[in-house]
Amino acid sequence: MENECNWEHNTLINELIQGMDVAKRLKEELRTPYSLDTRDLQVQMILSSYEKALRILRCNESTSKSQTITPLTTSLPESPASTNGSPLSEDFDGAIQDHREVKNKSKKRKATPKLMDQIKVSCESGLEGPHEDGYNWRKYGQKDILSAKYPRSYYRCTFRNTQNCWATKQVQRSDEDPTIFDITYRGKHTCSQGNNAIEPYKSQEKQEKPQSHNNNDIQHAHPSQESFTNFSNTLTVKTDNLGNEQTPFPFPSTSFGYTTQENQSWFPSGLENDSFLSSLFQTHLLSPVTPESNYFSSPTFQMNEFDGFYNNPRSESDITEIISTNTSVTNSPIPNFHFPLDSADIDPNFPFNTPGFFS
DNA sequence: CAGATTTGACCGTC
DNA sequence: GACGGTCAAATCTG
Repeated sequence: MENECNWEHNTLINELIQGMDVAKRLKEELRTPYSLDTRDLQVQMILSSYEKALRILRCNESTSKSQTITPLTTSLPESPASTNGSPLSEDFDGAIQDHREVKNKSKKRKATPKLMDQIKVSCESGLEGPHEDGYNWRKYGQKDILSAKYPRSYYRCTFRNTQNCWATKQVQRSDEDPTIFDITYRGKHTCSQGNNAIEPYKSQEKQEKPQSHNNNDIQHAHPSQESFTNFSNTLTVKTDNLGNEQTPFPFPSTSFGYTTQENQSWFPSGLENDSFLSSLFQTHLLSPVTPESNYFSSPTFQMNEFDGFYNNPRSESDITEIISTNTSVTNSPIPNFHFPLDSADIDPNFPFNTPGFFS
């Protein structure tokens, strides 16, 4: 433990020193007609160093936090299902049953849903709708909620009928901050998307208010690598007090490069300490800016404090995920380095610094 | 024309 | 009876 702290301390210092060194070099080179690529590379190295340093600090911070904050889930009794390793599947079966009853018995309201994930998605512009989450959703209702200023929208999986997928979500614009959308996910995807099947990317733009022709869009897409990239380029995810490797959390795990295995944070170990590679790979190799990625054109995926997200057992009705999507950084030239890429995709020895690699 | 969205009505829960 | 979730006909969109 102590060695670990020392290692982190040294790494922190090294990163700061490295960042400063590169900044100095860049300063010198700004006087010479260096190529823009070289300068970009150096800028990214600087940012990478600071990013690593900050991550270390954040890691320490979250570690201390986790010792003082009681996860919400611990306050609720743990259901027997949650102890057998598949709490959601069982609940979801119940949800399916409910829905099937609805199908047979018209408009019968299902029982209080058990499978829930709640996230917050913010769009700073205030015009853009909730973010692409990798699944195809079809809106089936909208309701004015008494206690809310804005109506709540109801979505269900597009493949509900074709693949018997009963995942649903509710989107509620926050009263306090209209740029924030509270999204509640219910049920687990049993469609091919939920099984992480890679399908040809097919962009579908849907609008909450189709007539408005503004950016109040909700984008839905198959969780392909491309959509993952676009999505990953824009999200800032902040999550506290979350756990359990089984979750209806909507992002298709494999295509996002993180897994929901136990004791695994958002940062795969392979790249945990090599955000620079991640950022470079993301920025230079994985940036197929597609037409539908207008909102997603910036390599700025950031996930903070996700440690423990999947590590704490959750009760079915007490899952709170806080995700903030900051679209204001769409044009930011500064890539964030948090986003994990599957370490298996990148050879650590890959010669990124090969002259002309980025040209 | 197929599929998605809108919206009023229906229904269960509290 | 109020509220919220869902249905389904009408409408819209590509």
